[in-house]
Amino acid sequence: MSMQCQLWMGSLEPNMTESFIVAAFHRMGQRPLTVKVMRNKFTGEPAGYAFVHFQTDEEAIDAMHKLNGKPIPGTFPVVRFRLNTASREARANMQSEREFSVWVGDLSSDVDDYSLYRIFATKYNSIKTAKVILDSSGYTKGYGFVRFGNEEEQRNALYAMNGYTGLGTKPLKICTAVPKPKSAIPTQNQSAPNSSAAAYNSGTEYNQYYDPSAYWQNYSAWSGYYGQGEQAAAVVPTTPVAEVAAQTAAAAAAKTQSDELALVEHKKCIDIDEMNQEFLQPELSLWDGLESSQWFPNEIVEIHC
DNA sequence: CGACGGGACGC
DNA sequence: CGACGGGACGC
Repeated sequence: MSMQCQLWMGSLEPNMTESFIVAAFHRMGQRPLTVKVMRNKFTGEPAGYAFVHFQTDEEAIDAMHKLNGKPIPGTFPVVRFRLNTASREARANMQSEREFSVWVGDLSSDVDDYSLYRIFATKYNSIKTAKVILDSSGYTKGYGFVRFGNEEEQRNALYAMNGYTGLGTKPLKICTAVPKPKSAIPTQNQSAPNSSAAAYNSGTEYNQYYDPSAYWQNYSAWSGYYGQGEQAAAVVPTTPVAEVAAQTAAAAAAKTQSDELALVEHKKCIDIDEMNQEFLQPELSLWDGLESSQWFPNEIVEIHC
């Protein structure tokens, strides 16, 4: 994923200057090179987002996973880092680059983007990003998405990481994920940006804060991640998976039909236990079996156009 | 005709 | 259980 060493940063308030944002990253232990706050082309008003440049893609990705969802230092009421990969090229290539992602459920409240990322990164080197979905108050919704660079790792993670223990307090639940459409339907209830922006003009400038602290250095202390996560990652539960040997040509036909109908059903997970009761056979890879038999359960067939 | 792949500044 | 707030490229 080439992303030109930069992140997109949203949820900016009009009084957040470039120097304030740089300082906020510094206080969180990150070293962005530059920040460019984008402005409305015509009015010159801050557009509410910025591009944050780093020396390398790795630094940018690292900062994204470590800071996304965390409070921005110096904001009150709290505003949280809202970070994403960004680049002209990435946007241009979005359509051509297929994305292979899994939905991860049963995340306990202590799981953040970074710990989720690290757990998967120990096993899957094509991993691109990991994201825990938070509500408006910054609390986890208990699920997230992990994106891979190739289908093999995505499929492998579907069963290898299902039921995984060692991240948070609950066994992970893994399902196929349908990538969110890049350009969603434009919201029709777009309120006038000026009115909301004016409400923030309270005279408070977020620009005088610069207090490099050991925030990130303490991450391991408060996250309880280091050590425990790495150790657990090495112990991959050998969940028995179903052998799928006796599938029919009719099922393969059903897959093709589903493709053509472009049905998308992303709310169902593979139920390994149920499958195991049907096909009792440990040791064999579910997906290898599925692939060789050309059979796919309808629930997990999805289409990428 | 027919939908790829080239191209990439530096603040 | 659950499916990514929305906002995305200036000069």
